[in-house]
Amino acid sequence: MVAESFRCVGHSFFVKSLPSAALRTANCGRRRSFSVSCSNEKGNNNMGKRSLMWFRKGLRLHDNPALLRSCEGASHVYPVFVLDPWFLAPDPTAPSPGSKLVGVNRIRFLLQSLEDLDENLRKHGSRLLVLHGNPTTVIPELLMKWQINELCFEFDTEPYAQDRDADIKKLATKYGVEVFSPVSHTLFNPIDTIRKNGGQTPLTYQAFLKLTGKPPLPVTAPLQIPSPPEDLNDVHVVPVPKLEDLGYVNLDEEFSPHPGGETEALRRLDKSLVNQKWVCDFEKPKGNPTAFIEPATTVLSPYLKFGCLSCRLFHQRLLAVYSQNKKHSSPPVSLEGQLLWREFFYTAGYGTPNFDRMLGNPICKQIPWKDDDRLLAAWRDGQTGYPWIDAAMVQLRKWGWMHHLARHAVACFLTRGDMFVYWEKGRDVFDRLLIDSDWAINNGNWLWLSASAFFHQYHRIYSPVTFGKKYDPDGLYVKHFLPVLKDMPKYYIYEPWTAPLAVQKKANCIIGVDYPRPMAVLNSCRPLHCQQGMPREDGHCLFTEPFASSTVRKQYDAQEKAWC
DNA sequence: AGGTCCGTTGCCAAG
DNA sequence: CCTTGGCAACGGACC
Repeated sequence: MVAESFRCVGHSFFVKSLPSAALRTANCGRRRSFSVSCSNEKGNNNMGKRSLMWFRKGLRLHDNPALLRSCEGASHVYPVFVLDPWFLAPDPTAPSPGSKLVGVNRIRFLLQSLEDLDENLRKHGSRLLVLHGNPTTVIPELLMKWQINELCFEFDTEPYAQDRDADIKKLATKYGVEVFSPVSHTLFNPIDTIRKNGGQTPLTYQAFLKLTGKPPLPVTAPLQIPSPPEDLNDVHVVPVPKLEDLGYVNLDEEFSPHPGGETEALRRLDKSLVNQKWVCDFEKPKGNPTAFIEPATTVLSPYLKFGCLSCRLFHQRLLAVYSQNKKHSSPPVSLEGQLLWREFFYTAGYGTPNFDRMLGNPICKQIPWKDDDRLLAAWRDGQTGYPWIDAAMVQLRKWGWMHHLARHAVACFLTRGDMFVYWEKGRDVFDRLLIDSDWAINNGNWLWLSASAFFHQYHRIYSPVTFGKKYDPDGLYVKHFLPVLKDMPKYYIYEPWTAPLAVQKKANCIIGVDYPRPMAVLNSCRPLHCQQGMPREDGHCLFTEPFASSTVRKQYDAQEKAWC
């Protein structure tokens, strides 16, 4: 029975993923003899268990209960990461470098994290075993090939992961492999939280807070990690690849300044917490979205996303800082509050059917959004003609990161604020480009910003002109990410179409030639004081010219005289 | 049950 | 420079 299933799965694995290995194995006839001797009975070699530690997220040694368990009483631990071409293969037709689903910045972040994980494993006498392929095929193959007794991986609540893991768990159980899959990506298990709430998914932050107690403490890192054996039984393992190895060549884009890895995550955590006053005063809504040399937040999100940093360690370290200070901010705005927002969206995402769609999503307002690829492309490519919006979108493409409030501004602009395009389209762009892209949090925030769920104050619109200006009146952020506007006087930087032609010429930036005119948009929900154009019968309002308030206009007129 | 409260992060103008 | 009030296509939780 075991031999049968091995043969069957083995065939597809070798033929589809590793043809050379398949040939080798077939030629020397080892597959047959191996399958006969294959057994998953413990003690088949008079030693401890053979554990496969499957890394997906949770790319760390600290606070990693799955890794810890795999090491307990093991003779060999096989630390594995499977690089799936579905996510990683270059897509030359994509609008920016990367695969169909993942931008090059996040791929790079992942590879750096794997490299760091490998280094940290090597410090413990082990190493990371990297394979290419579809994990649903590869992992069961490895279980058989290496006669694994125990499969350990971190519990993952995303729908894609739930399906994948259910399949693998089923096969593992069939093979007699014990599966250990602890919760360590989140502070709480969403299943427990929902059960605590009588089976109802909490849909407000406050309701969620009432359900949370003290999160579990981090577990210790393993003191020693039993190494995998030298002989990997013909399994083709590769070193952690570089971007070029995956087919990403001739990249001249500006790269994300945030490198991946557990080591960097812990360094950044220390750096973020060293200023206790900053930690205790932290209030997210007061942050400056245009600060980019020194961001206004911790930028720990990508490390949490990949699990380079444990949220439980972060939480514990935060509480330690709070306990040493009389006064500190509180949820929802505090740093602890940010971690709990993450938990909130994980819980809502787990408990809501079709959380990532409008249709079939019971908490999502059904809105007749526009399916306009021209608007979407202009937004995605930073070509809307609104410098604040475009600069943020360029930062997203180049760095894979932008401040939370910049995300709000551009998400509002694409959906209810200006373009009235499907939030799912914007979600896809974020999901591909953000280095901290996280299924539950990303979808939750797009539901929020499009006023589809959680939040419903339609008339609260971020102005594409004044919101950025409030934080950065000189336009340094805009000028950095949109160098075409670098010589535009600051008085026109947020509304360059209002600059007189003489000014545009002097700045080497003719609006409509060097930088686009602001897009005419269909708008259904801009507050009255911002509206221009003729309201239509369906309540939408067609914009042909952007708006500018009268006081802003007067200010420009005055500055224009002074400047020319 | 329907009224009231209130919700992580708006904008503008007036004082 | 603040803060404040008005705006009003909101809706879930709670009493």
